[in-house]
Amino acid sequence: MAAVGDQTRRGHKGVAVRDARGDRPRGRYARGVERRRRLLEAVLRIVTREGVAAVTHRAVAAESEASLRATTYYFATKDDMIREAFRFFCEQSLEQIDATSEAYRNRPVRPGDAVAMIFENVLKEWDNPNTSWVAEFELILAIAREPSFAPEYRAFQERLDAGLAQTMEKIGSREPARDARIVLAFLRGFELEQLSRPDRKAWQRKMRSDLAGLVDALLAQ
Amino acid sequence: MAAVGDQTRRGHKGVAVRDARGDRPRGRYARGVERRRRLLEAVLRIVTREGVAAVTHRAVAAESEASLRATTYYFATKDDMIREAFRFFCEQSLEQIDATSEAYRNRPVRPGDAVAMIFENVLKEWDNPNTSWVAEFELILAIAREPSFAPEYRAFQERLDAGLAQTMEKIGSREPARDARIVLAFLRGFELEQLSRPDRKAWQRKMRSDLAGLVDALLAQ
DNA sequence: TTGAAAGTGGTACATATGTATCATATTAAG
DNA sequence: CTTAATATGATACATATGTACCACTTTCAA
Repeated sequence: MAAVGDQTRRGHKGVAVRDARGDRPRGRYARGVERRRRLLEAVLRIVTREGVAAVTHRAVAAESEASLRATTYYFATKDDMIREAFRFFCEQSLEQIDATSEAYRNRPVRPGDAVAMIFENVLKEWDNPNTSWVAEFELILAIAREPSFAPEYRAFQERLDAGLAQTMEKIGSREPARDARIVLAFLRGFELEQLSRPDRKAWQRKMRSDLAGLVDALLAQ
Repeated sequence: MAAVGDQTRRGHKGVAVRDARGDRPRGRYARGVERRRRLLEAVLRIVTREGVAAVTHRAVAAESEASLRATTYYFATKDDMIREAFRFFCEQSLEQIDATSEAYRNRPVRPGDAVAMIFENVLKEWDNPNTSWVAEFELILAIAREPSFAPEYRAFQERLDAGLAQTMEKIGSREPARDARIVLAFLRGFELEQLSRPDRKAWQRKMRSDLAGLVDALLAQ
C-alpha cells in the first residue's frame, strides 16, 4: 500500500483533485492542480508519440519533469492515470470545437462555410499536441478493450455529432443527423489513413477537396 | 545471440520460411511452416483481443500452444514477429476481398448490388477472427510510429482502393477514384466508431443504411 | 505560530519480459 | 544408416515496470 497521504488512496479532502474536475484551480493548493494537469498533458503527448503502451510511470515523470513519486501520488494506478488523461482529452477537444463553432456562429452559413469550418477544426486538431487525433484513435481502441474508458468519450462523441448535425441542417441538409454521421465517419477514416501515408500534406489537401465533394453530394440529394 | 540453428538469424536454407511466403507448404519440413502460421494467427488473435502491446513471446506461445522457444526460433525479434503477422493479415484480407469480388463478377452491377457487395465484405471481416478489422486499426497505428510496417499495408490499401473504384465506375460514378476514397474513408470511420459503441449490432444496421444513402448521393451528383 | 494536510525524494522489491544458451530430439536426403 | 538441417525443451539472466514505503518538506487555516 502507498503512504497514507497519497491523494487517491484515502478519503482525501483533496482540494487539488476536486478543482481539477470542475472549479477553477485557485483552491488551496493550486500548485498540485498544476502538476496534475502537466502530468496528464505528458501522458497525452506520450500516447500521441508512442502509443498507450509507452505510458509508464517513469516515462510520464520524465516527460513532465516530475519525479516518479508524483505519478503515483496523483493517480492510484496507471490505468487511472490513463483514464484521467482521456477524460482530459475529451474536455480539451470539446472546448476547442466550441470555440471554432462560436467563431462561425454569426456568419451566414453556406455549404462552403461549413466545409471551411469543419476543415479548420480538423487542422487545429492536427496542430494541437494536446488534442491530437492520434490520441483519439488510441482512446477508441482502448475503449474497445476496457469499456470503463467509454462514458467520457461517448459524451464527447455525441456533442460532436449533434453540433455537426446542426450545421448540416443550416446549410440545407434534409437528413442532418444522417449526413452528420456520414461526414464524421468520413473524416475519421481519412484521418486514420493519413497515418499510414508518407505524403501527409498531399493527403490533407485531397481530404479537403473530397470533403467538399461529399458535402455537395449530400446536399444535392 | 541465439543458437546457430535459429532460422532467422543465420543464412538459413529455410524451406519452411520461404514456403510460408508463397509456394505451397509441402516443402521439406511442412511441420515448421504450419507452426509458423499458427504462431502468426495467434499473434493476430492477441492483437485483436488485447492490442499489439499484449503481444509477448510468452503470450503467443500460450495462445498457439507452442513453447516459448518456438517464438524466438521462428522470428528473430518480437518486432519481426509482429511485422510478419501484419504481412499475413494483409495477405488474408486481400484473398478474402478477391473472393467476394469474384463472386460478384458476373452479376449485373447496379448501385444496390455494389452496396450489398461492400457490406458483405465488411460483414465477413467482422466475423473472421484472422482478418479482424480491429487488428487493422492496430496495424495502422503501428505504422504511424514504425514506418517499416507500412509497405505491405500500402499495397493492400491500394488494391482495395482500385477495386472499389472499379465498382464505383461500373455503377455509374463520374469520379470513381474520388468516390472510392470517400466510401472507404466512410467505412473505416464507421467501423472505428463501432468499437466504442455498446450497441454494435444496431450500429451496423445504421451503417448499412447510411452507406446506401451515401452511394446514392455520390451517384446522383 | 502551529499542526495537520498536501506534496516530494529516494529507495526497494516482486513480477514480467526479451532474448540467449546448452542440450536434445526429429526429420528426410544422400 | 548416417548425417546435417530442422525443430524443441528447459533454464537463465539482465532490464523494465508497477507499486510500496519511510522520512522529509512545504503550505495555509485556525
